[in-house]
Amino acid sequence: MLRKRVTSFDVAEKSGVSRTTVSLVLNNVPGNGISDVTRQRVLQVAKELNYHPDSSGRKLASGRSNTLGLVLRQSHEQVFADALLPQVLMGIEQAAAEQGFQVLLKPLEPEDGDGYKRLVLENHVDGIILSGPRQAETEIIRLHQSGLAVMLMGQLPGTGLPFVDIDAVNGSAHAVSHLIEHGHRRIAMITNASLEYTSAQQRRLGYQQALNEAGIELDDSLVQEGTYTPASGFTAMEKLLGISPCPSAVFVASDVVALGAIRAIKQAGLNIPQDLAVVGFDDISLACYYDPPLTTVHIPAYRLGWAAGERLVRLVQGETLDQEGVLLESELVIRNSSC
Amino acid sequence: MLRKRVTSFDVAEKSGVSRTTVSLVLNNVPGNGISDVTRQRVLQVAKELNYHPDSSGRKLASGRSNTLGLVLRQSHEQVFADALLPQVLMGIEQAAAEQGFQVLLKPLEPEDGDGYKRLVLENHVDGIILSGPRQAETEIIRLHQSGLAVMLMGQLPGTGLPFVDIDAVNGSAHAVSHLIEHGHRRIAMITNASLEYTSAQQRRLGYQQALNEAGIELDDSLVQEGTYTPASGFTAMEKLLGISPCPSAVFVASDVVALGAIRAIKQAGLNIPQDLAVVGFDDISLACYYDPPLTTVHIPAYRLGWAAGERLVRLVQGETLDQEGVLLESELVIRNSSC
DNA sequence: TATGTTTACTAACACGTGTTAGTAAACGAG
DNA sequence: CTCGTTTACTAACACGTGTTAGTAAACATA
Repeated sequence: MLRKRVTSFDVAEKSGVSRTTVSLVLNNVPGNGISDVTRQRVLQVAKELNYHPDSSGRKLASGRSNTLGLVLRQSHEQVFADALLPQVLMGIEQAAAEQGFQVLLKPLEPEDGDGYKRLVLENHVDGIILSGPRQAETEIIRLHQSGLAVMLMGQLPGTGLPFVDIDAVNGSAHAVSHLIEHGHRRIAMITNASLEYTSAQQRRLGYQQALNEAGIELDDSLVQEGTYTPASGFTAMEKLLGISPCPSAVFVASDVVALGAIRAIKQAGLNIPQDLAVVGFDDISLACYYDPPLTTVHIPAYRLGWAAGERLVRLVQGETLDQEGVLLESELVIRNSSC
Repeated sequence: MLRKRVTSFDVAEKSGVSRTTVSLVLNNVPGNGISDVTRQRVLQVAKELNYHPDSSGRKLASGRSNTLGLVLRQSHEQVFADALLPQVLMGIEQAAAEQGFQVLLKPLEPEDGDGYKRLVLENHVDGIILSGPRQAETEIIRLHQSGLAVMLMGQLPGTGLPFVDIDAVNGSAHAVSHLIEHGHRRIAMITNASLEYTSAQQRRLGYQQALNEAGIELDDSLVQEGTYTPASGFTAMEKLLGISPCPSAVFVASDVVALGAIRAIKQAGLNIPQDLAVVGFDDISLACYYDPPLTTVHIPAYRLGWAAGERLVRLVQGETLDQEGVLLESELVIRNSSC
């Protein structure tokens, strides 16, 4: 049997003060003149009794749950394939924990439109991190407008929602520029996901920008859609290899997808990077152990999660953020697959 | 501004009944004779007002938070490298959600001994899933004895704690037997983690059993310790390659670690599997895209998480489980790296 | 000494729910 | 008509906290 709960009343009684005083002391409320003697006594007794305030009582009284909801908007398939999710998770949790916040996990199938409304309506969380927003995310906008603290991981341009993201446009542009610098002109691309996801759009946009800048015309047939998985990379690459003239390089907007593409390239009897250069995106921890080691765009996944958590906590605490969104820089890591 | 909360009082007023009745109707409490007319009216009004009971009020009154705590006991490094974590997470969450439970995430650095006590003391969770228990896990035993619902992912033999795990011993044994069947006698092993973790011990035990069964003497110098990362697999394999006579096969108890080992083997100019056969463990989604595709032991990560969640929920609800623990079967997937 | 002011507290309410014990009305049996 | 029983509800308490308004004593000021 669990021992009876120790309440603030117990602490008050044993300290010989009122429950109010106990609350004031333990929450360090300034302005109320509590004498040092009493303060120390209360703290002492609280420690002795191993008192821990009950979260529900606290939440009920204060209206704050000190909990963030992490809503994963990606399909389950995509979550399974997300090699960086652990880093992101840890980042969020650490940032939250630093301010005494908990993290509640809520994965949602895409079709489950407003499945996270319950989190808010039943008051489980003070704020929501929405990871992987898609184009038509109307509910979150409404929640934001009605005053809920919201933080996007990813972007929803034009909505004015606070966000944290990586600078995927520039990251992709660098990757493609790198290929151009090495003499490639016919550069294919495989997306990381359906273009319904903003992250896929951005990476494509960077690809386009780099080509533009170099005066290379965009050839739509060279852009194939991947869907998170190596398998999708494999089939996408097969299609690209069927095109003639064959591209001399391919930018795959996801390392995981790239692994499938590499398989297809090898299977066609081509050498990387001599016959076909490959650049990935994400820099998952396995990327430098690929064969050949993969040139890719490193993204600071832990810091991304951390920033999302930290900024959301500040919103919940009533601060206003200096800037609407934060873009973390990505960095091209050159290994052997591209030169 | 957020609209004022809709409370059960509002529903009661508008329905022309008492708050008690509202509660009885919405919670489907049997035995209290609520007329069908009233029942329908209350349900109707509740829907109209978009009433959602406040979780803290509910928790305070009922003593139940309907929340499970997921405590990750692994080091952050290890979590980062855990390619199956997403599957496990999703499994837990789905099982929990089916019974209306939430999942709270709590990663802990190993040195942070009782960091999860707060979850319990402050009553955030009704039960705890402890992932990656290590040998000296005294606090969780005390919590279990004091009546808290606890579920291990992994095992702590001899403690009597409920658990869910994969049958790693048999899985490893199969993997090694497979190598023996293909004529290998000198088989090395690289562990997935420090032997402080029970999961590492089990995999090693399976290796040992398979050798025993085949009458092959265990050579301790052929067992090297890996630590979750490809890098550790690389150095471990380098050591093994320095031994003469060189082993003809290696069982790496983690696919991620195996990727590093493969790198070392290739770098030494050896061919897989002709010169050296490799079998991994985990069957991460990338394994079949390794070069060569990796023979490995598949573990049902999603189902593992699901089982943990489902069984813990049942414990929380006061059921007693038919068996202390559940071992999910793993399955050898034969690809090209071993034959 | 009368009058503010500061110090050190506390009584009482509010938060939103679940649940036990009890009641008034309707009903049926004798 | 009286008495027990069922029906359909409700009043009131409990859960554990944060916080506002208020008080009594000590102290300083004129």
